[in-house]
Amino acid sequence: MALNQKEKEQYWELRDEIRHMILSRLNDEQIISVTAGAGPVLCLAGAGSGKTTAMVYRIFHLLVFGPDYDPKAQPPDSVEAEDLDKLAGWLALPDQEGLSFRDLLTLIGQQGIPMQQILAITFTNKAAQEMRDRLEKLMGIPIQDMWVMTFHSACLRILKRESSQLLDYEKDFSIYDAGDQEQVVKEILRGLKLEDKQHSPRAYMSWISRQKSSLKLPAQNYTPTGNDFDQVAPLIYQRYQQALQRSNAMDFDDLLLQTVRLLKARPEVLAKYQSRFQYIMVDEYQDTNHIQYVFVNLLAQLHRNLCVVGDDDQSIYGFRQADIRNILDFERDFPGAKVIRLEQNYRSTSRILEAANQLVAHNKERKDKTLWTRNQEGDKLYCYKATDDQDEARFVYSRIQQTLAAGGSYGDHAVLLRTNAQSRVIEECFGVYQIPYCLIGGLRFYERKEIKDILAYLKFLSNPDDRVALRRIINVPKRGIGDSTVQRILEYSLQSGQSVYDAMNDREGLALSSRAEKAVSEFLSLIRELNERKTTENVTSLTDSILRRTGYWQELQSDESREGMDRIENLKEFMNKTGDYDQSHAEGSLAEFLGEISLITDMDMVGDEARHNAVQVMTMHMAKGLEFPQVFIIGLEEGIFPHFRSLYNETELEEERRLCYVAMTRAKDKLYMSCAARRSVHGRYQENPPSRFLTEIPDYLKDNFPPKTERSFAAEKKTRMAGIETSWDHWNAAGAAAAAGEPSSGNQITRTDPMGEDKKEAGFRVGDKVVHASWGQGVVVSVKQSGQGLSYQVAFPDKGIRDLLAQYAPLKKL
DNA sequence: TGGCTACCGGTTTTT
DNA sequence: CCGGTAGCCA
Repeated sequence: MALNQKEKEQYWELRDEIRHMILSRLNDEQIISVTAGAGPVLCLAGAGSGKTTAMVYRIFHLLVFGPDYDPKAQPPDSVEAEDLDKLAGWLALPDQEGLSFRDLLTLIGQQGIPMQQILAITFTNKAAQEMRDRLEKLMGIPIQDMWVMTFHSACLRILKRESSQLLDYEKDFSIYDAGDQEQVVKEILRGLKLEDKQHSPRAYMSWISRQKSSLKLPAQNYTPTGNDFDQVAPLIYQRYQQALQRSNAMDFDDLLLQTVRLLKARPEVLAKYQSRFQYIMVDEYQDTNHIQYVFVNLLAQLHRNLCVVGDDDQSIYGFRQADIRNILDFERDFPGAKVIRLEQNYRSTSRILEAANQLVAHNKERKDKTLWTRNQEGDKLYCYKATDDQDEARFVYSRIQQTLAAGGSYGDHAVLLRTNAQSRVIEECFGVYQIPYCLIGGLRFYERKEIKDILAYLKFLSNPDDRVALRRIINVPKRGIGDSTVQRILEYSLQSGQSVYDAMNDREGLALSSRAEKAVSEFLSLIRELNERKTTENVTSLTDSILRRTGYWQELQSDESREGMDRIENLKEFMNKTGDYDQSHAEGSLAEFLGEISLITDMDMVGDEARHNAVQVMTMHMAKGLEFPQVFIIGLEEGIFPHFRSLYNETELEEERRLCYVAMTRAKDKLYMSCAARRSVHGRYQENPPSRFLTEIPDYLKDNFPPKTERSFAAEKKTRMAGIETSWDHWNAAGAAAAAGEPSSGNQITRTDPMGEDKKEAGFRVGDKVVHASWGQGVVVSVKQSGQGLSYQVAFPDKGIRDLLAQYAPLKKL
């Protein structure tokens, strides 16, 4: 029954009120960007100005009300009189109590943009995840149909969907990470007899990366005239790209480069994505490099509904060829763009904000901008000058303990580092004191040896051209195929133009010694068997077959060392992941699984809950876009931060300063900044003066940390020591009290952890201290139901958070 | 071919 | 401090 006129008017009023109520959560500038509708939009958003909020609401508004809200638009036909009560109910209780987003969509969403026509791009997986979380929370429904992802994931998805049309590549291509790339470059250097200090593989890798990110393809038939880096580099690039193509492999830069090439070469493919993505949003636009710029511009050309968000003060990826002109020239590239400035900061206390503003004002290359806040003044910055890096770590620990005692939770804290290597001391310290922490970034999940091994098997089964994978597995576990034999196979495959797999099959051509030939043919029959299994088995059982049939499993099981046990655990963890994959992808394929996993880091797999129950440790680069009540920035010393590579280069120094600005503006309530007089770097002690960034912040905004803390810390430490079995001898030297002290006051983690109260799943609960057969003591930080049954996320000293399955994991309560 | 020792050198930041 | 590897011997 359609609505009568009176009901219609009621409906219009209700709809308008709902929209109004949603928008009332935003400030005027945010509302302008949220409702800007069609056409190009440039949003210059300062730190903490609610730009993610603006983007999330912009998407939400597009989905529900469409780009061009018409208060008198006809209600959808399906709306009936009693639905008016539902809408009124939603107004009274907007937090999805009475009405889901889906209901809202059917009731008023007729003019909305369909989810699949939206593309939102971020820089890191973490930022993409954050945006997804917020969208899902706001809407109350999963958003699988929307592309919210990094540049690299978006490109990978396009390449996989268009795999029949690729230029220079076949469909099941591999993805090479930095390690794989290095292998390739090394092999090329070996071939050119250029293996010495003058020619570091990494330097060539970054040169090649620079070429690719400015869309430059390798020269054909290039001949160097000398041995200088500049002369050789183009040749290396040419051979490198050939090698990758022969292996049917792409590196990370290729994901973008090959996508752009594809879009340019195949107008019908470009047209498809151009028309699909009606609305495109790009976060952190100041950090796009040339090729990312081209990618976005290609896609946005048709509808021109491109909304970019960024802040020139937060440009920190210059080293990756981020080009700040992309954002500065946006208005030129998209004439008629609406320009919106978000300058009110909602995140930080006014002192934190002022300190950050004062710091970044030392940069010359910037647009002047006035970021302001109505937030409270808050505390001054806590500055601590530690005697050494361990003392600095203990400072962090003792401050965390203090907030915990005051009712805070671990997840409120973030420790921000300049380099990943700085995490070691923090991890050791947190391990000793049983602080659950979450190391974000660091190793990519599959960078552990045993994971790389099993992945290399999978890659080779998926892509018989993959030379790097073959090299890795051909003699692992040992099966008597030595280096010279491997060399022969690789060379012969080049000579004869066959895939490495076919080359191995070509006995006559290879002409190996009889012993080597026997070993190779045994390996081949193994591969053949696994290849057959590939067609019938899912990823998990294929992985299991590989581990059993190669003897890898057996070899590890006979290894009694701690390392061996770790590896077994890691492999089990890996099989959890494959299990999850198999369960959620009924039609999944090995190649798809490999693609998915290669862009994922460790932390993308840790549950939300786990993250919130642990101190977050990460580099400042990873922290961009995130916020925390309490932030520690450590290592503020000349040579560490600013990093020594940038000390004598004004441009790079300014980038370091922006990085510091980014780090400081992550803090909501409290900001701690510390330096150490002495720090161990590569096993040697280094003494660096405090960072200029500390002195650039005026004194009236800083408090030097009271020296009495050291003493109170000693007392505190005394009460905590007992009951902790982890080795902490090396901490003792610098520390105060001896181990003899009364037992710690019970289970302080359960006591202070608010989550511990209501989590009562079978076995363990959040906050329980547990012992793992091979990893020792840890703390349960979350419990969840996974594809494989109940699983625990447990924080271990030195290991960070691991996913463990309740039914298999050798866990005991402490 | 494989295992061992003794050196050397590297060391930003991300996908 | 760590990992990679050159060089040696079984």
